[in-house]
Amino acid sequence: MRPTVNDIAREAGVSLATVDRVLNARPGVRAKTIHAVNDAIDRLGYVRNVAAANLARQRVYRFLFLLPAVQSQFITALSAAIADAARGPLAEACEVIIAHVPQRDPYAMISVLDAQGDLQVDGCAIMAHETPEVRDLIARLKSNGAAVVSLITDQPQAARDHFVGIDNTAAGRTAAVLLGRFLGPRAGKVAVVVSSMLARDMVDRRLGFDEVMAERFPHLQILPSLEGHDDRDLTCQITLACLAAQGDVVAVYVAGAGTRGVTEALTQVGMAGRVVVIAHELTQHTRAGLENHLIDAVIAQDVGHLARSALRVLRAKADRRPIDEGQEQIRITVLLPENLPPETGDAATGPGPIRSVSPIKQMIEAL
Amino acid sequence: MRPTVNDIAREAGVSLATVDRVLNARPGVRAKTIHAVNDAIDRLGYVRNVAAANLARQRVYRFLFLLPAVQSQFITALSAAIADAARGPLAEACEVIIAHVPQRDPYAMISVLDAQGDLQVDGCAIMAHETPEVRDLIARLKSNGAAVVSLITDQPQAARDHFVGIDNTAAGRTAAVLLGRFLGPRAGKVAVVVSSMLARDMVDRRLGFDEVMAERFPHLQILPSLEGHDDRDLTCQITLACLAAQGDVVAVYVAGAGTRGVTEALTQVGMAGRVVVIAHELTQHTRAGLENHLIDAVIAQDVGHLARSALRVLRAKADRRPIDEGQEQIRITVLLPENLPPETGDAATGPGPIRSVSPIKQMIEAL
DNA sequence: CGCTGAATGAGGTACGCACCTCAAAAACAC
DNA sequence: GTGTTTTTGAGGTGCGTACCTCATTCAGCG
Repeated sequence: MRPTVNDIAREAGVSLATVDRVLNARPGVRAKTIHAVNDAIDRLGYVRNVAAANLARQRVYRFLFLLPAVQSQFITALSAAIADAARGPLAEACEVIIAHVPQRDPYAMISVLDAQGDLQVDGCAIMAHETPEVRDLIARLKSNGAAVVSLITDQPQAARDHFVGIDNTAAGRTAAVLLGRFLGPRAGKVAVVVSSMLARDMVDRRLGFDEVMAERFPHLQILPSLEGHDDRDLTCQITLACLAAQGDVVAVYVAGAGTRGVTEALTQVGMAGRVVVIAHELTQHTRAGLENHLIDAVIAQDVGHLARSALRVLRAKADRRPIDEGQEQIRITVLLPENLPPETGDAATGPGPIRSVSPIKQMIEAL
Repeated sequence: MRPTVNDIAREAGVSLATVDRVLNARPGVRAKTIHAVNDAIDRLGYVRNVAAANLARQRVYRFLFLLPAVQSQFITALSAAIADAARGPLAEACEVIIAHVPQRDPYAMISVLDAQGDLQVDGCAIMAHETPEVRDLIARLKSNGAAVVSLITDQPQAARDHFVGIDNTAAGRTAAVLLGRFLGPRAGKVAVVVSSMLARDMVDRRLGFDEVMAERFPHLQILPSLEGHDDRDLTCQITLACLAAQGDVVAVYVAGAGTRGVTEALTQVGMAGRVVVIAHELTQHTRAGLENHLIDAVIAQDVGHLARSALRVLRAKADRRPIDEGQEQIRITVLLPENLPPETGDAATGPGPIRSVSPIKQMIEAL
């Protein structure tokens, strides 16, 4: 049987109240006594029964998810995955709020937080560009005692507690190998399309991509990044412009959203299927692209994993518990036409209209 | 706030004791009353607080993991991952027993189960070849009320509740695409090395592999499977024999354990690095193989995910709760020299000596 | 030495549920 | 109707922890 607080009290020769004070870091205990209690804890190998603790504590954690208000199947799927996870056992005693905030407006995010009033949040997951405003926001959250994780795209300069997302450098490297090896001996130019170079994940993917291309495929010339800003039409236009300006594009790496814009452009100039295309994220569109051989490979991250990981990490940080690094390592999946999982129907279906005006809040009651 | 048993009692117009009888399927309640209580449950959307229930019940789940007693880094890593998960929060109130049983001895497994005496297990995860003995064992476990999941390699003919593992057909297909595309236009023969065709995962991988090879790479001739039986020397020998007999082997797909035997054979005949090699599972050896470019790609499954998934599923089945299909979908990772994760040091290190004599039992006390 | 504030002990209540007992009520059989 | 069985109610206890109050003890101080 696992030792209980009572065992600790007996072992340490103190009362239950003192053990409780030590365990919950309450004041009014001499350093010497704290030490004695901790010794007893170590000796008996006591671990707090989290279930009983939460039962007694009746605590509800308030977690806020800040996502960009972007018209994208991926964000829609992510949003759904978070809502899903918020209904699962991981969100026991958690209230999860999902807010979509406009990307360009640096103050939208702040107003969302203000709208939460003094109902402090216990944790916040932020997916946003790396800007000074976001950095300040994170600092403010931290100083209010909230746990903060960056989601999908990191905020390495900010004081976030953790990054929930894939290793984007590795993803870029993977894209490079696949692209290079799929091309074989064929030489030419490679276009790279990103969302925005303000996004850390884009920067990292590009870095990883360039590294491997330089090392292993020097016969390919990598063009400067095209920034599509998550806009389909804009992405299509700049891709067309690039294809027109550059003579000999043999491959495209779509590191960010806007795959539709790219395939549209390729189709328009009759190059679809004739150049190697590597894209990111499994959506209705990339799935179709793989099936029609417009896209050669997709590097995907599982939104379900991301959502659950964010929740687990926020929860652990809020409890000041360590996290299981192994479990929180989000893996990437290489999808090819030949290994596409069957369509599940629930995730990323529909064109993904975001039901938000400006900052809206969706309350998802934890069941 | 979530409704409690008291709310149900009030809503249904019965006493707490009656609600309790209904909830825990105790006898002595009229069908009509049961119906009334269930109605109230539905109306209020009551869900049992499992944590509180287990706390009150003082229940400990006994889960048994049956793994093959095979000298393999993968099995060692898997074993460690299970032990690890058994120490984590997922194994709250769980006692996990890991037993390594000899693969060829059909009765070893039964004797392990008998050794558990009448200390019934609540669930069992089995990794074993698909034999009549295993099928019978699963049936026996099921009839004793235990939840049963097949691990890594499925038992589709048996009455297992769930399969915890990757989609091996998709894995085989992925291997085929990578192998085919990495070879480019080069024609020749492709050797396939498996552990044993008694293992369902091997059969599935082979099927998926053959499908894609036939569809997309008809210029490559696929040789019959070589069965290495998880033995390094044997695998080396049969690979050498195959290379000698066949003139023009341009690639090898190592679908099962024994990658070391294969690379040894290739090195001996001076073909290492000159043929495309696709292998499975990230171990010390395959990692080195990737780094030295003896292996072109590794298709890996995360043992941590497998262990946690098995635990979650066993737990859910024991509680007769539904499982989150999305979460239990084990993904495969495509590893290339360029995207190898940094060595963690804890998993799959050392040559992996199994400390078991014949069926041994490792008790891992759930903390 | 006594005083004071800090440290500690004793004990209680609550969380949501399982499981128990005993008595009361209802349903049923004859 | 009586007797018998079945169903139900009321109430309690405990699981391991959090958090509260109030009394008591202790250490440090002048």
